[in-house]
Amino acid sequence: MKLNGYHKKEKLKSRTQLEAIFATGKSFSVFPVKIFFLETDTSETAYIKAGVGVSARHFKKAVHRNRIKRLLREAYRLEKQTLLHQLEKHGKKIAIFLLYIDKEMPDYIVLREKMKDGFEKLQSRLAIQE
RNA sequence: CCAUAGGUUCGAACCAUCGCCCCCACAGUAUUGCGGGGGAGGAAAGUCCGGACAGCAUAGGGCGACCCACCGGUGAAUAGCCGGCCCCCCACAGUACUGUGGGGGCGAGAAAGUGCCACAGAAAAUAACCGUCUUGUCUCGCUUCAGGCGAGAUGGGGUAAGGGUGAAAAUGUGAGGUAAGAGCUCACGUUCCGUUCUGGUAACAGGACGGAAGGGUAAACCUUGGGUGCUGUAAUGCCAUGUAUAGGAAUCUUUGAGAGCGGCUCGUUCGAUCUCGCCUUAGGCGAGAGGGUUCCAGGGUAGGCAGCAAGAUCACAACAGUAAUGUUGUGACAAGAUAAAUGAUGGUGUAGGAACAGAAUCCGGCUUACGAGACUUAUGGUUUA
RNA sequence: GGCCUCGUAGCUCAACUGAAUAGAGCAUCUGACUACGGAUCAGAAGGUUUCAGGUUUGAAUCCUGACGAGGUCA
Repeated sequence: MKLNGYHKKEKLKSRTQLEAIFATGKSFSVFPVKIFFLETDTSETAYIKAGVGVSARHFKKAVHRNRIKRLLREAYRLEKQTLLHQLEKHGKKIAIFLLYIDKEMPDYIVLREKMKDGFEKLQSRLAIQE
């Protein structure tokens, strides 16, 4: 599998899993982004299953929502390496959902730094639960 | 040359790195690797119209509801498009009123009927009221032989000239006519209806003859003519998963209900055997309960495939047509996702970091949003000849 | 993806169908009452009726098109 890819199998697609992550999963926010996460079965195909989302209430134009989701995916794709290694080392599998909560269009560089911070925080949260 | 408004056209390109979706081939073999190819719009938007396609419904006819409305053409079809007619507005020339250019028009019927027309005004559609003319009676005044004249009140008749308003007042101006008046008559006009002639496929335009003068409003009800089954690709079809029970109906069964396991419409192992009535030696017959199957009702599951990308398709050329458009020929195949694919970074570069904006069954229109350049039309300004 | 409803004063609503003065309550301001404030009383201000065009003598109302807000089905 490609190192920095974001393939179809890595996407969070199932409707039941999405409902589960919002109902029973935990969350924290790194300001423009709120991260939902949940440990999943070890029978899953990928170590991380990830999804992205934007509120249609804050961004009425589909072009702006697409732009934000693309930037979120790009930042996730390029910053997920250390998180993935830690998960492989501990044999855990998770599902995460990245929700954009700001009302203004994001800047890519800031978003990527925030994503890095967010994943470090996520590693510490998961390490506490061990 | 500049500015504004409308229309047509286009909706930047290239390189490197990291990535996404689909298809094809090979290896491999059920998931990846490598290679090749393709990957948002003129509006994909609004959902305002029209269709294709699918399911359901459907003897025939009528009523109702909704929609459309100058004429001809075009097209699968429309409320679209093209051309023409008529009306309105603006500008210019010219100033009786015509011509040219541009823009707009939900543009059938108001002499089928009903309703409405505030305020003002006599009156908003019956022509009533004031007025005016004429005449009868009564009263008063003047004059006087009977009588006459004038004023007022009231009754009958004629008339619709005039009546400050208003968006709109019963055909405009002039003449005749009359007791007073009036299209009552005449001349020049206006509008409409009928017949007819000419031009035009037609709407319509022009002329002749005869008649009429009926205010507006149908984006008020309505009338006339024409049209319309309903629901929508999350439609619909197939596969997989899974049918508990507490229901209803039909039918079958009572040597096999039920339970466990597995590869779960099946196989295998274990294995219970109800109640009542009649006949009666064992036992048999009938009914009920229970159980099975099918259908209805109802609950659950949220996965896959088809629909789903070759079509009223697109590009170019020729021909027909004023044009919309059509015909023929040649060439092309041009996104197909399903938490939903086109991105990020750097550089060259430009209009100086490009506006409006992201396919979701597919087409044809309409409307709205928007960037720069080019072309073109109209108006205004400046300069030169 | 389809369908429906609604935009009126700072806020909540009338007046729309059936056309001619845009009105009510709360809030705001001024005055009175009170030692002061509240309550109460009197008065005032506040509207391009979301926008544009059309029909009409006349449009919040009727027609058309935009813009915005909300709801609903699966």
